Amino acid sequence: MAESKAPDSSRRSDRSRRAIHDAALALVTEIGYARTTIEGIAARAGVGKQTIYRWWPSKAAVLLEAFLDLGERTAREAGGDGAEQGIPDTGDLETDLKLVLRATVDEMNNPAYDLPARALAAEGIIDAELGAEFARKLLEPQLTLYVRRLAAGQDAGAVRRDLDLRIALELLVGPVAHRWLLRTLPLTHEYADAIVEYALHGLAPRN
Amino acid sequence: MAESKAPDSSRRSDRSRRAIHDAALALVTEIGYARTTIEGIAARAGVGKQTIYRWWPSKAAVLLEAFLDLGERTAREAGGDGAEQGIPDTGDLETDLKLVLRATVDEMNNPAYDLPARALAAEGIIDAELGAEFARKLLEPQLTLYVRRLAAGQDAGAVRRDLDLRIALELLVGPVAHRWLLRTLPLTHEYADAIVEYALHGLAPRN
Amino acid sequence: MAESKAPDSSRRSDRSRRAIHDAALALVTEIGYARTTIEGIAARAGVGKQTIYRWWPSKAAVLLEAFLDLGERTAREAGGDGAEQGIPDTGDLETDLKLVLRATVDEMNNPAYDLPARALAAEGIIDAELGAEFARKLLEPQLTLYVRRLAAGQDAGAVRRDLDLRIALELLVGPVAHRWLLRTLPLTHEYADAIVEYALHGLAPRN
Amino acid sequence: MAESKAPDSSRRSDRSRRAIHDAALALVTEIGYARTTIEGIAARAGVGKQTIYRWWPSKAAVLLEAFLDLGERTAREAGGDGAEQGIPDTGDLETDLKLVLRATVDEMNNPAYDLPARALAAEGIIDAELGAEFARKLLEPQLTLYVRRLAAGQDAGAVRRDLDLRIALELLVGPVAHRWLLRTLPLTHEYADAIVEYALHGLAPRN
DNA sequence: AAGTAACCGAGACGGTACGTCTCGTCTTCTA
DNA sequence: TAGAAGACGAGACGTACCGTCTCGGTTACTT
Repeated sequence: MAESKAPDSSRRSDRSRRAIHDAALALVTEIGYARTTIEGIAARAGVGKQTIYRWWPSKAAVLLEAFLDLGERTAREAGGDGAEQGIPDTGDLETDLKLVLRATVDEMNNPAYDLPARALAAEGIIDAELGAEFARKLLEPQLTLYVRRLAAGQDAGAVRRDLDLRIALELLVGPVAHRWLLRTLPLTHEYADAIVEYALHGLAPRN
Repeated sequence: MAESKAPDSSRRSDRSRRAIHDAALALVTEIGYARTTIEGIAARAGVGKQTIYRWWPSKAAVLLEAFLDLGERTAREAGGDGAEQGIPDTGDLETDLKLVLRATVDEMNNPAYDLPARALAAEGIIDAELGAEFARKLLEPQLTLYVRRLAAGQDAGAVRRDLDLRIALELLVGPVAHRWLLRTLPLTHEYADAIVEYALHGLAPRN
Repeated sequence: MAESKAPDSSRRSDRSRRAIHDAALALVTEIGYARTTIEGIAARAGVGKQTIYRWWPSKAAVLLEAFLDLGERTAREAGGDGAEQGIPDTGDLETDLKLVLRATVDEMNNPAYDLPARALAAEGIIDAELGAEFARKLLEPQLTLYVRRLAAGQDAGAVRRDLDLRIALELLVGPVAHRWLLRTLPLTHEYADAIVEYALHGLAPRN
Repeated sequence: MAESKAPDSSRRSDRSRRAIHDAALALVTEIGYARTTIEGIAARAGVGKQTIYRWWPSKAAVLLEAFLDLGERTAREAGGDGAEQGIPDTGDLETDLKLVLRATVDEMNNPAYDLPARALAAEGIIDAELGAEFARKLLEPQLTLYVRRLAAGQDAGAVRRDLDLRIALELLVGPVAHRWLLRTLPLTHEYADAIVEYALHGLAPRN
């Protein structure tokens, strides 16, 4: 078996963990992911390199955790009382979807979110293992919210009953991700609106 | 002024260029993009490092060219007589789109295509400059074919006239790219078919 | 004034001290002084690192103490009744000196003595402070015995009266140490004998 | 066999080699051998670390070469016309030996010589391989000069014919090395003189 | 046919960062 | 409160590549 010994996480320094998170995010936004090094993170955080290597397997893993932590902190501040974070249900599916897709577009246009997210997406595209973790921890929770809202739409008669909602949601999210990641054309609110309309009503004319 | 001198491309060795292409593709598929180094490519190609640095600005640029070259070679073999490569037009838009999307899915499931393409996509996601080149040389030519076929669809009455076809196409391509890059669920022919159907007819019921 | 606190030596664990001695000597003979680390000694002794840092200032200091302790234990076993350890005086100076020099040669050829002693000598050569301690605790007691025996030789008419005995003894000990430390040629009984003879009677012919 | 490939010494940079020599000697005299690191030498010499690791197996090897080079340069300056460097032969053995031993004492009291020499001696005492190299390149050439001068002394009737000169020389050199390395008492010209006198005429009275 | 330019394979160079190891300090828990 | 355990900030280790450079050797154009 020869486990090369696991560190005792109960003795872990919270101070260091947070400093490492902050340093990682700051460096990625300031100088970019490629030029961000583990040595640089350690130096910026005022921490020994070994403290990073002890708790994380890679630069990407550090950034992923830091990014998740940032997301939680942001959500806590926004949600205020810790309210349930989800897609609103006003009864009007089209409006609700446009709202969340516009919010997503705004996030993608905010460097503090965009840069780390791109870096993680890119790394996950190459490294299947990290990709799986990225999907599990970041993507799936988001996508589940879409499934839930679309299911409510089915109950309200706004969505066809014979649809696979896991596929349906990708009609909304896929195009936005495509423009975000591949930068073919600008990501705007108008684009978000168009995607919702096209997806809901289809490309073929209604006979 | 100090132009740092441009090499004379008329005296360039084709033999070396090809060997570098082959080495780059082979290494990326064998050991992955991250562990592929310029030194490694040079060694594998039996070439001096300077020969790579003379003609390409980066590892990614080498791979991009190698990948484009591979695509051309493959197309030439497939196309046989050098026929125009595009989306077929049998008059049935749904069938034609399913055909090409299934073909795309097959490519994504072929490691010889998947691995270099992922690497280039990932690099382009982080590096905007390379991303632009990637989009221009690889993506746009493909997407233009979709626009063309959809326009024909409009003429045939199979596609609504009020659509922005640049956006419409992303309803088809975006979801497939999403599954490919983020590996949320498997990319299958059934999935390709479903995307075409959902996109053409929309998620909302036809009352 | 802030003495950085002295540990209370009355509460010191004898068990740990001895375990540390043993571990230090064992590691030095097994893997060599350079690759012996304080962490390694602590682990081998089943002791916390701080227990070493609390009581000793350096790796060399640990080894010096361990080595002195070893010497005492060995002497106690050899001497049996705790008799005075010194150079014998049979009346025949040459024979007596050959005896002790041969014994010294034997020690130098015994790895359990040679390896730690070399390490300490080497460290003392570079670090003057440790060198002084090494000389005071290990060397001087030995050299004093020579002075005493040579003085007896003077009384017996076997040694010139006008000699500085501190220098005289170095004629005997210096060459042996030279061969031991610098490994120019093998250290043998014959060599020890020759040194005694040459030193006593000189290199120049007796006219 | 799998030699892991030897670098091409014909392409070696003399500039770097010299800069490394100088940096090594400077650091050893300024901050001591123990605190001199390969990284420090590289930085001081304005050289990449790999350039050191490419050509030398260890810190000690760098210093040994630097020290030998220093010796040659010094000798070339002193010798002027590149004359044979050796022990003078005025016909008076005692005077000649005192002269060279005094010169040796002077060297040992000169930090620029003393510090690197101590470091090399110490390292060689622990590491047999380096010790052998140290002896071969530095010690033996010196000792050979003594053998030669003593042999001339035999011819002149100043040295007994039945002596092993390799042993005889150690009666002169051993005591000086002893005081130098172990720092028991100060190394002075008077001491050098005494050693020559005692060694030549012996400790026992001439009856 | 000789001269000359520049590309080529090769690899040494000054560097940066890697991931590991050990240092000496500090903190926590146990006896 | 000494001691076992081990996390911590620090920094050197030896390795791997980076991108630049210099070195013959070999083409392929001049003259």
